[in-house]
Amino acid sequence: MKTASKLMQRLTGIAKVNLGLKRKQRRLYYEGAAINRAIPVGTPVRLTPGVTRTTLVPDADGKHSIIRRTIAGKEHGVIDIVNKTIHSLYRHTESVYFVLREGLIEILTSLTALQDRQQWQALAEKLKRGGKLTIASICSGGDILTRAIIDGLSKHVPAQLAYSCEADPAVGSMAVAHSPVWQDNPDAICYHLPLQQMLSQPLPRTDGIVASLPCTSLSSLAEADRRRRMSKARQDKALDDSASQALGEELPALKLALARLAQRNDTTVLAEVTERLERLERMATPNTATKPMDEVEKNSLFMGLYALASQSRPLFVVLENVHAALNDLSMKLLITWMQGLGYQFSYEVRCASDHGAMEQRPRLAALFTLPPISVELQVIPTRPANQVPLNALLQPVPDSAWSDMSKGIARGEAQLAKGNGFEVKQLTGDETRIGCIGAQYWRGYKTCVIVGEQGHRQITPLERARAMGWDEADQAQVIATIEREALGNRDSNGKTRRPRKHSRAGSELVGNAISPPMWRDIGSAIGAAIARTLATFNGQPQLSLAFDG
DNA sequence: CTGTGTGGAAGATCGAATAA
DNA sequence: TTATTCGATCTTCCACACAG
Repeated sequence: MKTASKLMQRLTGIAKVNLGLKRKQRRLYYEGAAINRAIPVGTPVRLTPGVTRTTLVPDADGKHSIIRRTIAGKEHGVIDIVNKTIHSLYRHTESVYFVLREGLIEILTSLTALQDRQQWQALAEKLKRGGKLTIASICSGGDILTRAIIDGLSKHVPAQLAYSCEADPAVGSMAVAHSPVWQDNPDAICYHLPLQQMLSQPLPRTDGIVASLPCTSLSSLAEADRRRRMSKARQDKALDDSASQALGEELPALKLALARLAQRNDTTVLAEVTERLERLERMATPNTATKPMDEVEKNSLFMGLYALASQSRPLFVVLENVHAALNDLSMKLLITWMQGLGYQFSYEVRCASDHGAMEQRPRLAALFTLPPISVELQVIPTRPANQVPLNALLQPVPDSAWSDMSKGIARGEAQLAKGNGFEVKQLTGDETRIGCIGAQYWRGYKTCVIVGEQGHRQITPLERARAMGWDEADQAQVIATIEREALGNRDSNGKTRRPRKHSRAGSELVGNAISPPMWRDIGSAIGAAIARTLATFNGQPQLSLAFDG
């Protein structure tokens, strides 16, 4: 009967209202003439609170009333409620809907907000039962990054790896064999599949995603940009602009397609949208022929990550990349779409040397978090500069490792003078900061070498790893790689690769990897933010709240 | 047991900023 | 110009302690 009478109450208005703070508590505030049409000004009302539905109905004994307010001779109603009950119900809710009916005002929470709240409660209960925060690792290669993040998180909230997606079986199985994140958690799954294919599988929901999308294409984008600037090729820029404009016009359509994708989990839509995006990207980047990585593949990864995030709705997504990624169209779109899902975006470009390591190559840390977690990467404190010189990290090498590289160095310097190359870093061993550039960049014009009495030699993979701040367990992966490479192996197509010089193989692994100290600090900041929010839920788990310094 | 003072919580009010 | 939102302050209510 009650339902029937409620249906009879004519709808007079709906308003989405953001919930602010007052006296450090959630404020349920709404004001306007629309209230008069539902319940007349001055009427005493009864408040019935509820997570999903709070109601206000006229009641002579009600504790509240529709507050009278007159502005410019016009009178309208005000609802302003701030108390403990409202705070505990809505502390994690960003906004509510005021549904105004004749004789009844309903305050409803959005479905997404309810789902988020449910997710937090489930997490709080899981941790209370001894469970851990689950993390998915996407394209993280040797899982050095994942391990660093999980270690950082674990300072505040216990965390573990749930699954990893690494398309290259050789890299993936090496991580499984040697990375402690796998030893700590033997139940984790390693998918040797491209991200797009993996999405068609039933995937476990995770609380966080750590992704290190391949940066080769983005690096070359930055390099191409630099060359264009130097050669003053204005045509390219004009093309860029027209493509950006075209992209802007297509954006709504692409968004719609993605919304459909999220609803139906439809892989054909993904393909369709990806194809479209890829075409636009081609227009924006005139010299695609020089790019080592297929644009379709790269875009699919960004789209795939978005699709994964919209399905799984993790509390956070951490992205590691080169700083040029911020200028990449796929990245810009990803940021827009993630914000559309309700994520907050924060980024910071830092060197590991800001966190006590020797490595000083700048890296981009991009972070998406779901409110109420908020992490500003900029405010993560730095650590004192590294004082240990390179000499202290060097390992004994056979005499054969030394050679005369002066020719290559001269060629490099000539290239640099022309504005084409990179600086050849000649190290003495006294340096406390170096940039560990990967060996594959060695084309006679960019790398770093040690200059000694016996001539020159490249930094060994193990030395690079130490300079990066890898610990013993991480270093074991380098050794394993060297052994694997020295024996020869099969690539992802099953073709046998020729054994490579061991310095090359390991240097590739380390030079392109990350420096753990910086990412541990980032993980720790995220963990602290999660712990703070968890502590506000019922059952108050015993978690550390202090920021790790 | 009752009256009274008191501090904190929370409701009511209002000016001003902001967005449309 | 007008409606809406935000921040601050004023006012009221209530639980509690304590004296008579």
